[in-house]
Amino acid sequence: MSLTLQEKILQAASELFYSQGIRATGVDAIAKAANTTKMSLYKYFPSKDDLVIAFLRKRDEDFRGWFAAQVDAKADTPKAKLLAVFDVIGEWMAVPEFRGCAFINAAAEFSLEGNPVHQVSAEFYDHFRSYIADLAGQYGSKSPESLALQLSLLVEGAIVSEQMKRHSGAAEQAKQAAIVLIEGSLDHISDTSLPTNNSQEEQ
Amino acid sequence: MSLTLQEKILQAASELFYSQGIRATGVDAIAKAANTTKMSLYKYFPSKDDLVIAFLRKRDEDFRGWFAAQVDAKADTPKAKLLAVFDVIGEWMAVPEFRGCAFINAAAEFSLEGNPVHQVSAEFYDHFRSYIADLAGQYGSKSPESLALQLSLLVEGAIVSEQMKRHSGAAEQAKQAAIVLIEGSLDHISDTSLPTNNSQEEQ
DNA sequence: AATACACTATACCGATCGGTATATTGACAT
DNA sequence: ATGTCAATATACCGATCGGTATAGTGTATT
Repeated sequence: MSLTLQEKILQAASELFYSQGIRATGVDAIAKAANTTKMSLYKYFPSKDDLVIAFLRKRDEDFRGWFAAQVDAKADTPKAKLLAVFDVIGEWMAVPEFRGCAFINAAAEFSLEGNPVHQVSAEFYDHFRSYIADLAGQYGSKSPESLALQLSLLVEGAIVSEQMKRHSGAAEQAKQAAIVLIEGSLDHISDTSLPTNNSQEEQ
Repeated sequence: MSLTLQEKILQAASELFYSQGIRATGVDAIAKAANTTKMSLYKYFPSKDDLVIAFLRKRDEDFRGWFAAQVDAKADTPKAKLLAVFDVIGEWMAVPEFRGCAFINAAAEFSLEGNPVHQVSAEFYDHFRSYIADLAGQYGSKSPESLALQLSLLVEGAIVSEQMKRHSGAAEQAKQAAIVLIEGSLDHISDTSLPTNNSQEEQ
């Protein structure tokens, strides 16, 4: 509580942008939801575009911090954390307010790659992929970047799938797939098409 | 050529909806792009919503037909077709007009699950998943539904990833992951965490 | 020649869009 | 008491939104 007026405006805007979409949300509605007026809104955010960018930047910060904390709370080892990623995603998807990924949605609404909204959204997944790649490297993946991209695809796919149809088990299936990919990505396995039969003793 | 006026309107609307987004496209712009007037547009499509639904339904039909034909042209066996899916996706992504998946984008713009636009979009991925599940069954997957959902997640993830950042290799990595999942999904492999060391001789 | 009909042209409707101008309120500092 | 400054209230701007009303044009059928 005790939020700055600027923070209250940003918070109201964020909830509306996420739940209804950016283009579908007017500045009048935002001012009303924040219990203020358009004049104050335009004092802190000179244009709707600025407000949208602020929304995405804050969401980027908040989400990444929250996500890493959730993963850390669930698992200790790199491998366990890679798997915990999918548990956290699964729990996030289960909340009734879930409307997919704000960045994917924003990039869909502002489809040109040069658009600032699109760019900020793309940065989020760069950060996310780096986070996964870091875990994959600690885990001992023979190709952390490849594994990270593959796991990111599963995460993004699960989010989109769950957005289109709730409770279709996307997160669980993503985790099952992730298990196979993670197991198969260990350093000492040289070729995915010719499995050498050893696994084990990483914790 | 020689399109009905109704078809010309739908085609113009489809291109604008896909390239710019649905909410971002006004009916005036559609009428102008189709070289006609709003009066004619509203004769064939009583509301913009009707036009949007018509766009999605036609795209559903066209895309699925085109996609299956592309896959069939690339591969003969079920396994090869499952892999060819990712080649076709990769080629589709490479065309400069690519702006992601029209259904994912539409579902993002109309986020409520009850919304007709959202529902039609969700149906597309039901159909797509069924198509993959059919191939997975023919291939001999021990769980065609699970494999189909997992591969669908990779496809959707690749599309979204490529939409956010072009030429990031999403389709190739999705295919690499798919190879591992498909190989690991054969009937005679009983437990993903304890690999039995046989593979091979399916073509 | 007359009727019918698909289509065009254009002006309009009320509502909402993003954004601004102006005047007022209220608390706090000097 | 006076000035400062954050915030409100409200009315307005031109543009665009989805959608409609009305009149006119061209062509084919009878």
